[in-house]
Amino acid sequence: MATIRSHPEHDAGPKGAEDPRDRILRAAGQEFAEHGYEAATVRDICLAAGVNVAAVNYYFGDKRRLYIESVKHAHEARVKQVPLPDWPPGTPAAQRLHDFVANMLERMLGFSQPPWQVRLMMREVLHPTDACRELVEDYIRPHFAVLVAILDDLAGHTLAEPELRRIALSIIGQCFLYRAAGDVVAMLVPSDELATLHTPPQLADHVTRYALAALGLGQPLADSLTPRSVPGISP
Amino acid sequence: MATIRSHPEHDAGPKGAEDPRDRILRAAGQEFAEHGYEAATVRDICLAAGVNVAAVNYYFGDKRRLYIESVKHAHEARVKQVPLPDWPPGTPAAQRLHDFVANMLERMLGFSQPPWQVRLMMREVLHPTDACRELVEDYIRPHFAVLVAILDDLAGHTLAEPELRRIALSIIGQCFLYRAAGDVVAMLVPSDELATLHTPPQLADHVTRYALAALGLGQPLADSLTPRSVPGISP
DNA sequence: AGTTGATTGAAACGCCCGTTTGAAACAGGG
DNA sequence: CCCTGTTTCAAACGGGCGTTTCAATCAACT
Repeated sequence: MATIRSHPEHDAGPKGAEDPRDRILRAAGQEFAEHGYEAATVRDICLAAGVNVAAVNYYFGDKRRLYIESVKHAHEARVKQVPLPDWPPGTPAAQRLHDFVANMLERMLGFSQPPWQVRLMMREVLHPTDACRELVEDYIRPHFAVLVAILDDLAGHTLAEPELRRIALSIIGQCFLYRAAGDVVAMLVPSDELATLHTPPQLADHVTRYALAALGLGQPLADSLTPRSVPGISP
Repeated sequence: MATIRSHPEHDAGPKGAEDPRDRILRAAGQEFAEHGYEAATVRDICLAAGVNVAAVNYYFGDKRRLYIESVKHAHEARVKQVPLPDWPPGTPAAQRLHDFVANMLERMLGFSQPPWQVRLMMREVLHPTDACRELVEDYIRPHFAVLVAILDDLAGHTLAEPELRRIALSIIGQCFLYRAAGDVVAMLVPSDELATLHTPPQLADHVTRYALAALGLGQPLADSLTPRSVPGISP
């Protein structure tokens, strides 16, 4: 009773896509990403995967365990798809920052291949469940560390770690907004402007320039009337 | 049949809190905020409100309309609770920016009174439903316009509207991250650092300084070795 | 007191959910 | 060929959901 088949005997069959287990996993990921855990139904998942409803119980035990497995599955697939850039030694920190931001935006907004996997992971970030801690440790924290290191180089090692972390979060927040609240952003910005200025490459430029200017490197975004001093009332 | 009582005859009874309609509205807001639309149940809402299950149908028609009404209700209450600062004419733009950011963080992270209302509205932002457009037009867009105006003043009216909007979104994104992905932030940052540096006032300072520095006003965050030029490899 | 219309209450309806069942279909080795 | 263990299937189970019903209760006016 309740002996779940994790992988019968042949871990990687000759035609992996034919494995019912994988089909269920992929279908589940899409359904969970689209509707969330509660609203997604086992019946719809099995319909999409082309298997009987009993299959999810046979292979995974129950809905909850299927969910956790599908999150892990999506996470692993995503890491393989969009790896961090591998900079040759000596790459300027400013360029590494730009690459990092462009990479993060590409991964979040999925311009090249817009997959359900990111949406599924985003759900975990917004409303953490059991699968979240693993996600943070394996996936998010290493990326965060890379960004902090870049900023440390940029600042010439003059800033303390907490300050670096705050700046890193500021950068991540700017990208995160477009992913999580993209619909609202689209309502606030004229649609033509959205199509030209709020694309991943344009955003990468903007976020990078913003950060460099804030750090005192590169051009300030505005060469105002009273530079380098807090403006009072204009005379 | 199906004649919904919007407000029988006495719009504002002597003891408003006793009105079953208001009790349902408040209970529904909390349940929806906590569990989301799908997972929240009419039975639980009525239990919390101390009314019969039939009451929601009597007063609102069905669950969907109750949800929309509760979002509007929360939205209106929130606007009254935390209004935008009313600056006397001549207030420096830098201070207005700081006040605006502090106000937004206060409203989002709810340090003073942490209510369910923000969580409910946040759900709408992340996964828009029918109630979202109204929320944007009545609540978000005016705030956005104020921020853009402040930035316009700060930049000495040298920047175009699209650029101002991008900077505004950058500022909002930084605040938004802490609200929407606060759990993950808490995993990435040491807990003592979180308690001291990532509070609303501290964050307001940081975001404001970041923005001012980026605009070329105020001190850069880092006085690096090679200020005002893109750094290459450190010698 | 009697009548009327607005509210409340307990119970039920029909539906869809996750899960289980038990037998049929399949594969491979004797 | 039968036996054996794995995988699939249609059907059903129990439960919780949103919603409806209809009688009981209440408040106010005649």
